[in-house]
Amino acid sequence: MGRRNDHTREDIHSMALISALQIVRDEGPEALSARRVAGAIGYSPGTLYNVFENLDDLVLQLDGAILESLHVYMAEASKAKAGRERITALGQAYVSFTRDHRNLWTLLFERPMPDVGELPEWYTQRIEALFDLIEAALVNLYGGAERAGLAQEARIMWAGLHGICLLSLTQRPEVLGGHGIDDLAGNFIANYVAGLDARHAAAA
Amino acid sequence: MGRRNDHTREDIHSMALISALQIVRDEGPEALSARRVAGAIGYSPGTLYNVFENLDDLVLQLDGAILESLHVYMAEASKAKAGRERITALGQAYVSFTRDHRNLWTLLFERPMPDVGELPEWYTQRIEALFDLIEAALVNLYGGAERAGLAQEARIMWAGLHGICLLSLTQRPEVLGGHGIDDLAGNFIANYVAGLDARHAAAA
DNA sequence: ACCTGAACACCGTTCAAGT
DNA sequence: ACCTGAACACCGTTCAAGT
Repeated sequence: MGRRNDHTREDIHSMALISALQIVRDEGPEALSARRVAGAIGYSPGTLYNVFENLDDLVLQLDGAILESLHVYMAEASKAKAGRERITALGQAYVSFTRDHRNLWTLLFERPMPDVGELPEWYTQRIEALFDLIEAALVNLYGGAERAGLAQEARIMWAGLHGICLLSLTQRPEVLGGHGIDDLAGNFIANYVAGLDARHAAAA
Repeated sequence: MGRRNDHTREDIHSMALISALQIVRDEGPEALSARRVAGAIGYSPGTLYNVFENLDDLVLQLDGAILESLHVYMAEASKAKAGRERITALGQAYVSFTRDHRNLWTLLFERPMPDVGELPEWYTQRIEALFDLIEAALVNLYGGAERAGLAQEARIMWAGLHGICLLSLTQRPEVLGGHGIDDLAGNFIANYVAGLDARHAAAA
């Protein structure tokens, strides 16, 4: 056997990511395997290791693409709004994304992170871009004077939303008091923002 | 080959759980396998399937035990306190648990939930027992008049704490604005409670 | 230089065969 | 009745061999 050379490295790279995305979307993260992806693009398993360091690397690239979709989705849903409406819209958009793309979102957070070394910077930046959407909405609401504090609070809001979505994914509805995920997320945002208001008023 | 009968079913059941707990604690969730556990207790893999439905079942039992430890830990840390202090103590206890028993906590939430069927009721009840700790603290703070609302808010607080711990586990510190997990959790609880205060004052 | 496919060291799970 | 261990159908990953 040997070289075929009918696809470039870049071709194989993107074909693999596209096939992997389809597999995860249609069958869930547990259906993803190096052998499946290789088969789907018509190459042997070994070829994948020519283009990716290993399966974790492939998943990381895939996660990066999903994070970008999420960013586009959230930015789109909130761009025409301001103040409280903007923050609420961001929260709703995140919740919608987790509902409409459950398998992709699950891949993003269910899979154990590669333990060797830290996440690459390009990846970390995509996470930060999501935080920045919320941070910008908080700055829009409260002004930029205390930006440092708002950066931390944006991360807390993101984490809170994330926790709520996770809980809704894994628990039966009764456990959540019979309320839907939208209620929980809406209540969280309203209450947390009310807390910020109170502190803001006290500081002024 | 054949029967040895030197341990009862119950013996094997608990020996397996104890060995599994040690493996996870010392080497992390990814080191757990049916073959490892079987070997550690001196039985063949097949024997495990005599006592557990499958590996997911074993993990579920283990998760149940970990949830119970967490409950004891949180209840202990908060029992002598009241009002705001109680809630803050609960949050700190959760954060401490995730830090001191990282591998156990990771097993609890990183592992994909068994997709076939829902979680058994005894398991769901242990989750609810954790929520109840926070709910009781909120009732202690605001009184029982609007208990229904507080039930929902207890779940939101739990989810928020959980999201913050998850984020701190997977992200490098700079991404979190350089603040430690304790800061984030403390800020979250303070702000969320401030929001509850504001709404409470408005309703009164 | 690129690609294959067999090989290695693992999995979870089942089940005929043994005591 | 209980337990074994081989077997089945999978994994991720490596690498000598082929073009």
